[in-house]
Formats: sequence, structure tokens, C-alpha cells
Amino acid sequence: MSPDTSPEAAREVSPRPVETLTARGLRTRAALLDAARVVFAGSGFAESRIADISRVAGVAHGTFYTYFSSKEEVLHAVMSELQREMASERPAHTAPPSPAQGIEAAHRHYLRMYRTNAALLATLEQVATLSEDLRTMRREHRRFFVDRTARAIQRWQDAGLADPGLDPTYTASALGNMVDRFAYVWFVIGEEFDEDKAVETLTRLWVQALGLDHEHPPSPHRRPRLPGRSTSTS
Amino acid sequence: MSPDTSPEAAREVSPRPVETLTARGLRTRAALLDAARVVFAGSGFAESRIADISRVAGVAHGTFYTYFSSKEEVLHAVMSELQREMASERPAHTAPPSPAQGIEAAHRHYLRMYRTNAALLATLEQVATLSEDLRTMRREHRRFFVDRTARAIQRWQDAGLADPGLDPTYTASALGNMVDRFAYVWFVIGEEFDEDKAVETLTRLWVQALGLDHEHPPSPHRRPRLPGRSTSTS
Amino acid sequence: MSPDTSPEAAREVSPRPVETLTARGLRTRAALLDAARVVFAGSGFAESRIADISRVAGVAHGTFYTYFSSKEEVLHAVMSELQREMASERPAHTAPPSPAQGIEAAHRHYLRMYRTNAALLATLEQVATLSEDLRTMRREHRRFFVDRTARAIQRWQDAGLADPGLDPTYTASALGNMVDRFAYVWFVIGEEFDEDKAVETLTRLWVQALGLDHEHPPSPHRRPRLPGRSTSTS
Amino acid sequence: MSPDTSPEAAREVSPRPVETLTARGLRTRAALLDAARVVFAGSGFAESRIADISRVAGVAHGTFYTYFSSKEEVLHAVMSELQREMASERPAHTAPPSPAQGIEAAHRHYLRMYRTNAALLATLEQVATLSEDLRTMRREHRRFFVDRTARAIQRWQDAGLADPGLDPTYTASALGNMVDRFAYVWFVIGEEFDEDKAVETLTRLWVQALGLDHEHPPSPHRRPRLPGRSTSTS
DNA sequence: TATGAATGAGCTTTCATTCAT
DNA sequence: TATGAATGAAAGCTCATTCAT
Repeated sequence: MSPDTSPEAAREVSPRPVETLTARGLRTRAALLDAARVVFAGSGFAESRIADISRVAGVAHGTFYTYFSSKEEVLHAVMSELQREMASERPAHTAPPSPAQGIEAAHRHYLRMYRTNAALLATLEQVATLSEDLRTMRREHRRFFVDRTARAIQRWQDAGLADPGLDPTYTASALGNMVDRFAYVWFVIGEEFDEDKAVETLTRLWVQALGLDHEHPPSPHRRPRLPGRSTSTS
Repeated sequence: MSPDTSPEAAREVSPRPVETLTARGLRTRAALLDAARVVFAGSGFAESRIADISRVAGVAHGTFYTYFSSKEEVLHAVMSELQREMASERPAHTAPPSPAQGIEAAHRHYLRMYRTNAALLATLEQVATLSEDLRTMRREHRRFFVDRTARAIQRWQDAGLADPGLDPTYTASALGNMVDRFAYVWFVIGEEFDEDKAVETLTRLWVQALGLDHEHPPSPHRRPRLPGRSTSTS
Repeated sequence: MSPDTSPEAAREVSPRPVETLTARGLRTRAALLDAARVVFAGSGFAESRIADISRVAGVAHGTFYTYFSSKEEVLHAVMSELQREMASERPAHTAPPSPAQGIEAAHRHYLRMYRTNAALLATLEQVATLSEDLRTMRREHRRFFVDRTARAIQRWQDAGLADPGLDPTYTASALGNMVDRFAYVWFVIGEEFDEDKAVETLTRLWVQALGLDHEHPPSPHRRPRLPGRSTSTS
Repeated sequence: MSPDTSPEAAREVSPRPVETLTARGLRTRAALLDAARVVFAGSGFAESRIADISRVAGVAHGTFYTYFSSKEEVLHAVMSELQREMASERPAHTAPPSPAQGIEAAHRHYLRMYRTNAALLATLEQVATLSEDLRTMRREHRRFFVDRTARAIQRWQDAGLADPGLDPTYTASALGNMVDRFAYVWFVIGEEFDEDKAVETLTRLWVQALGLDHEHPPSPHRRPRLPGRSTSTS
């Protein structure tokens, strides 16, 4: 094993790295992580107590510190896990018949996923600005989704299906925000909406905003990227 | 649950109603309110201390309680004030030549306003779910903007300028979120954008999503698809 | 009053500066300082609890932090006070008839003073190396006594009373240590001694070591500073 | 009072007597003892953690308790070892030509030895008063050195080399302290000295204090003043 | 009204020690 | 013997709120 026996190493970070944990340790850590998720979702970050997390996990108060060195650290771990889950869930495995139908399916899936995790996502919203660390995590998570959408928009533009005058990244960011925020207002702030109507409206807005509802023949003289309105108004 | 997170607590009347204050009292109260705004913007809600607010206001610690009965109460007062300011600011003084230009001006104005108040708006985001009281305040504030936009959409639809198949309220909510969230991601989360390009993209997305870029002859057989207002009002 | 109302100043050190305290505050601070002295003397530093100090002072636990920000800080204050007392106590106001008699009086006084404060001085010993801060305080306090003794030695040398071959500073340091340490071994470690005999021995050792028991005529050819033994051995 | 500061606790037998250990066990115990020495020297007693000692020794945290029943117990073991080493080191192999030269050699050796072990000796100073047990150990260790010096003084007195008016024990204690404390102030408190000058000054002070620099004819009428040994033994 | 000292519940964190494997 | 996870008593410290002046 040959650990670091130098006196300088005497002061080390308390929580043992995850890779060095025994099976029992991994089980306890998982229990704490699950408990933290439940507690954060139920009380928000500020009102959550380490004592609550330990109690829900069924371990002694001190055991918490065997695995995490602070409330911030579990929070980080919980949120990483949540975002990993959100990123890995894939709504459809078969290619949708049309962009519009794919968008509709994605919207429905996103809204349902949001509703399921609403309490925890509300907490994520609360803490997004608490530390630079979390802000960075948030930015990177967003970028994952934005990039995915931006690539789709690019593909549609290349295929002559979407308005080529839109910047894919700005557009993906804006339209993504629209759906994400709609879900937040609905499930967290408590505005009331009807699912079918919400999906329908959001989809129609995307389709029309992207110009997916009519063709965009690749005209040889490149049209100005922005803000070129339709020719009829000029 | 801690004693003062219940919605009733925040609704409690101030130690002394504002109307009964002397001129000196009003001045002190205003100083505290300003100080709270600065401190909340600088530290967020959880990290702000009554002691900080008092010190910044230049009054003794105990004086705070002459005007507010709790931290929640100042928060409420600060946020009310902010939302009142945001609602009263009017961007354009002359009627815009076209909906698209009006939208563009509104977007630019909103983004600039957001940038100015970013820190406080970030705090508002943090606390939105802290109490039912704040959640309600948030809902009502949103409704003010959404209704204003919904009325505009309705007008454009009635004038044959906008897609009549869109529900004005759902649409106003979704498009409003898009801009609000874009500003948040930019000024709070720290994504980087260019103002002109942002305004252009957001405007183009609104215009195309609403179908403001082509005509919508009032064909009676298409109107009923979505629960828009009854045709008799136009 | 015009305090610092800038937001940057919001985060300030907790304990209000002593000069700004009211009479009541000064009283409480003094009570805490006295209590700390008692508790440190009784339990040593490591075993003393803030709770003990507060209880002995008759104030609430939190009140401690109104005046000191940590156990280290009171310790520092207590030790400063002790050293100030030790430095200001003057044994004799009349010039002693001879150096030897002055030394004897000083020794007796030092031993009695040590016995009185033995418990607290034992604590001082314990903590001397706890922080650079305390180590510095210790060094400076020592220097005060060493310098005083060194000046006396210098005077005696100039008057032809003491061995001119001794470096006043090294000598003062060494002889001072001898007495200080004798007291420590006696009153703290628990070795048993008789006061008269102790004073007599220490004084005789000083007198002979310094050569105060015979004359040192200022020979025109400066004798080698060190280690020149008596001429009889060469 | 806390459970383990009583003298009995430190006297408790180790979980398993050293004699019954296997070769492997002896090796582990030695590793822990060495580690404790390093950690105590580096962090002092209060700031040293069993976890640190175990880590530096390269064994699991729990293994510590196979060999020692508490932190106090290792401390005791470490300090015993240190004092055994200090007592067994013999500076000179050949008889010194004169008392003065012997004293000088002893002083130089002592100062160097102190410098080498300064950190651990500083810790010893810190803990000297922590328990009656340690205070006793300290007293006995001191007595060993004091007795050795006292015997030398006695011999010099009997040979007519040293002032017969000095009590050998008091004198040995006082002069021993002088050197020991000088080293402490130098290597622990951080006062700055030059080795040659220090050795010279300390030696000169001893020599003159003891009167080794001139003869002391055994005049029978002066001898009885202090309780030196009875003249019949010489 | 204003002041600033006092309060103490509440939470976090540490770490010596135990114990199942 | 060795391991490393679990325990929980003990402190430390914070800060919203109260209160005497």
C-alpha cells in the first residue's frame, strides 16, 4: 500500500477519495447522497441541516464528515448527479418523422422530467449563484444542452429547413431558455398551465421562429446573416 | 421548520406603520431600505446580516427593528420596490413605426435594465421559492408583464399581423421567459454575448414565432383552432 | 458619528474596538478578562472552555464573542495584562546599599511574585510556542527584563565593580533565565526548596559570576573580552 | 475534568504488554512511536491527531489502539524515550584537563543536542504540566542531571577547587537551569545568539559562580555554613 | 427614536475511541 | 493483527432578536 508517510502529508483532506472506499463505505456514501437529495428538495439549501441529511440516511451525525467536508460539497455532488441524469436521459431512440415532431416530443419529455425533479431543480436555481464553483457547473451543464440544440439547428439550416439567418448558438440558447423557464414558472413558481396546450404552443413557437414551416432554398448570393426580414416588407 | 419562514410572518405589519413615521423616521427607514438593497445585491439573502444592513445604513443594530420586524420583511420591501420600479419604467415615448421595431426597442431596454440590476435580480431568483409570500409576489409581478405582452399579441392578431393560432397568454409567457432568461444567463450565470447580436436574434425569433413577418388574413375557418378570444370583440 | 457606510466595509471584525465601548461594555469586558485569567490559571489553555470563562464572568455564552473573537484572543489579552503587571511592579524605591543587596532583594521579590502567579505563568509556558504571535510577545517581554539587567551590568562594569570581560546582554539573558527557571521548577514542576536558601544561593551565584565580590580596576591595556581566565592560571 | 487527564489514565497498561508482541507487532509499535515523535515535534501535543500519527506510521487509524490506549500514553512513551536518549548520551570520552574545559565541552554538547531536538523539547515544555504523571517524569529526569552536576560540584569543593559555601544541590539546579533555559530561549523562543559566544559566556559564568577560578583552601571554620556533606567523607 | 450590549438557540465541525470484518 | 467505517460527545461560533438606557 505504501501511503505517504512524510510529516508534511500529515494534514490531508478529510474525506477519503471515492475510489479508495470499501463496499460498505460506498453504500453509506450513496445513502447520504440520496438523503441529501431528499432533504435539499424538501427544504432548499439554506434550510437544510447536516443533521437532517444524516438522520434521513440513518447514520450518525459525524459519519457525514467521513464522506463530505461540508454542506456545499454534498450540494455539489447532488447537483452533479442530477445534471448527469438529465444529460443522459434520451427521450426517443428512433429518428422522428419531422423536425417539428422531434421538437414536440423533446418538449413534452423535458416538461415531464422537470415536473418530476421540480423541487430539486428549484434548489438548483436557488444556489446557482452561491459560489463560483456552482456557477461554473451550471454554465457547463447549460452548454451541453445548448450545443446539442445548436447542432440540430445547424443541420436544419444546412438542409434548407431552417432560417439560415439565425445564429445557431444564440438561437439555441434563447429557445432553450424559453422551454426551461416555462417549466420553472409552471412547476416552481406555481403558474397554471395545461400540458397539451403548453407543448403545442412551445412547439409552434420553435417551428415558426426557426422557419421550419417553410423552405429556405440555398440562394447562391448569401443573404445577410441578420436581421434581414422577409423580402415582402422591404 | 424555523419560526419565520411561514408566509404569515413576512406579512406581519412593521413595528410601526409607515404612515405614522416622523420625517426623521422616514429618513432612517429609507436609509435602511437602501442599505438592504446594497447588501442583498452584494451578498445574497442568506449571507446578508442585519448587522451589515444597519452598518451600511449608518444606524445602530437595534434601530433596524424600529422599522422592520425581520430580515424577511426588509427583503419583501426591497423586492416590492424593485418590481415597482421595473413596472413603471417606460422605454418608448413615441409609438414605434412597426411591431418589430417596438419589440426590438423593448428587448434592448429590458436587457440594459437587467444588466443594471443584475445582482439584485439574482437575489430575487434565489429567494423566489423561500416563502409562499414571495412566490405570490413573484407570480403577480410576472403576470403584469405577461398581461401587457398578451394584450399586444392580441392586438396584432386582431390587426391581422400575428399568427391567430397562438394563445396570447401562453405565448406571452413563453416569449417573455425567453428574454428574461436570456438576460439571466448572460448577466448572472456569466455566459458571454454581444448586445447587438442578442437583440437582433431575440427580435427575429419573436417576429418569426409570432408570424409578424407576413400577413394573416382573417379567414374565419382557421381562427377557432386555439382558444383565442372570441371573434366578436374585433 | 458618520460610520463607514460603504458596502465594502460591511464585513468588519466582530469585536468592537475597546475605545468605542460604553462603561457597561468595559465592565463586561473586564469581567471576562478576569474570568479568563482564573480559568486559564486553573485549567491551562487547552482544557479551558469558552463556556467556562463566560460562566465565571456571569454572562451568556454569546457575550464572550462581543469582546473577543476566539480563545486565542483572550489568551493574548490576559498574557499582555500579566506581563504589563510584571513589568510595572517595582520592588524597591530606595537605592540599595550595594549591588549584592539589590540583587538579593530583586530575587526575593521575583520568586514571591512568581509564586503568586505560578498557575498563570505555567499556562504562559504552555502556550509560548502555540503561535508566532505569542512567541513574539514572549520575546519582547523577555527583552524588557534582559535589557534592564544588561544596563545594570554595564553600569557595574563601568564602575569597576563587575567583570568587564562579560557581554552584558548574553550575561543578563543567562542569569535572568537562571532565576526565572528556578522559580518555574520550584512552583510549577514541584521541586521543593527553602526560600531563604534559594535567595541566598541565587544571589551568591550572581555576585560571583559577575565578579561583584572583588574589584576590577580599569587596566589601561584592555584585557581580552573573553574568555580570559584569571592571570594566576596562565 | 475530562476522563483521561488523570494520572492513572496515563499509567494504564498498553492494550498488550510490549513483551508479548511478535516481531511484526514490535515493528508496527516502533513505527507508531517514531511517527508520534515526528508529529508531536511538528504540531505540538494539542494539535497532533491520532489520525496523523497513524498516517505517518503507515498503518490504519484503528491499529494505533492495538499498541497504545490513548494519546497521553504515546506522549508518555515518546517523552520517556527522549529523556532516556538525553541521559545516555555521553559527550566526552577522555577526562577533561580541567573543570573549566569539561564544563565548556558539556555546554557545547548540550546546546547542540538541544538544537537537534528543539521541536520535541518545545513540546515537552508544553505538556510538562498537563498531568501529574508527566510532571513527575519531568522531575525525575531533572533530578538525574542535577544529581550528576551536584556530585561534580561536591567533588570540586572537596578538592578545594570550588567555593565550599555553595549548596551543591541548589547550585546544580540553578546553574543547570541557566543552560537549559538559555537553549530554550535560543532555539524555541527564537532569540538569536552566536554559539561560540554563548558557550564562552555560560562557561565563564559557571566558572566564576563556582569560584573555580581561584583556590579555596579547606579552612575548617568556614565549611559548616551551608549543609554541604559532612567533612568526614572527603 | 436611537443605541449598543446581552442573550441563547441552533448549527457546524472535530476527533478520540470503538467495533465488525 | 490490521483495517477503515461508525460513533457521538463536546466545543466552537453565529446572529436574529430583545431590552435597558
